[in-house]
Amino acid sequence: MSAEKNIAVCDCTVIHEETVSKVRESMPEEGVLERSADFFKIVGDRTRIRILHALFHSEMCVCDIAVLLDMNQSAISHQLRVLKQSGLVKYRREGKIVFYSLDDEHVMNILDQGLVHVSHN
Amino acid sequence: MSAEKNIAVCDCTVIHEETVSKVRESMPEEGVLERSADFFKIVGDRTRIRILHALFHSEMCVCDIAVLLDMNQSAISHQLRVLKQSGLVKYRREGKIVFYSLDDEHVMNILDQGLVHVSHN
DNA sequence: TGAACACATGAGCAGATATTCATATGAAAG
DNA sequence: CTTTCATATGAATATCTGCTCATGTGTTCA
Repeated sequence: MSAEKNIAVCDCTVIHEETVSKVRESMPEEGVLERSADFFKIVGDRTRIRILHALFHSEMCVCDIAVLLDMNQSAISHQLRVLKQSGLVKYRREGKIVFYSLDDEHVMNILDQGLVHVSHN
Repeated sequence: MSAEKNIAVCDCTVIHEETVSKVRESMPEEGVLERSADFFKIVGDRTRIRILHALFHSEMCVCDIAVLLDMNQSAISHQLRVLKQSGLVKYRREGKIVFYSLDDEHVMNILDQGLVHVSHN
């Protein structure tokens, strides 16, 4: 019975089984939700969000970003790696210098909505 | 001099000082960026994003959410506390039962854009 | 070919965080 | 008043994560 299952999960009885099953059907796929959370997790870091906002205005080399954010080159490089693996930034090589730029313009819309959200309150 | 400062920050010379200063002026305020990152960090968790999507469809009590997400009551309660402190959910009491619901409809727009982002690749 | 420079990367560490367990709070019912 | 039930909360733990340090890679230039 579902009652047993509920007890196994939490100490209390389910009050609204209909609500639970209705909401369960309306929920997005688990895989999509997980990737969505992963995406927001990438953006939910002070260093990475600053890098993205910087690259929105101009492509930059690693050293430039390090100076801009007042952090050392290694830290920036590590975070650029994360952003690159998430498909948010790309790079082009020019001699010794590597220029990074945004790889997904749409992401800035989401970031902007984040700014709006924290601004009007 | 700025050259000294740059050496203190990273081992390399700044290649594009103009780019750096131009981007610096275009960057959003530090406080706003930090709160924005904090907001995305809240949303960037599998459990919390599932709770928010669930509450989008219906208000629910803690026990219902625990059953829906197959997690124990304590874990859900802890996360609801985080969401409440961030102003994303509110609650109303009805006897022993506490019903949680969304406190910021606009947030769902951002969450939906996250779903879109991870869906079309 | 070897020095210099921009960047990448692995290991290690310190701080943050999500969950669990045990227990407290607070309301309703008997 | 005591018990029961839904929820909250503190402590402890295990995992994750971002930074630093040292070093490796790849390119340019002398």
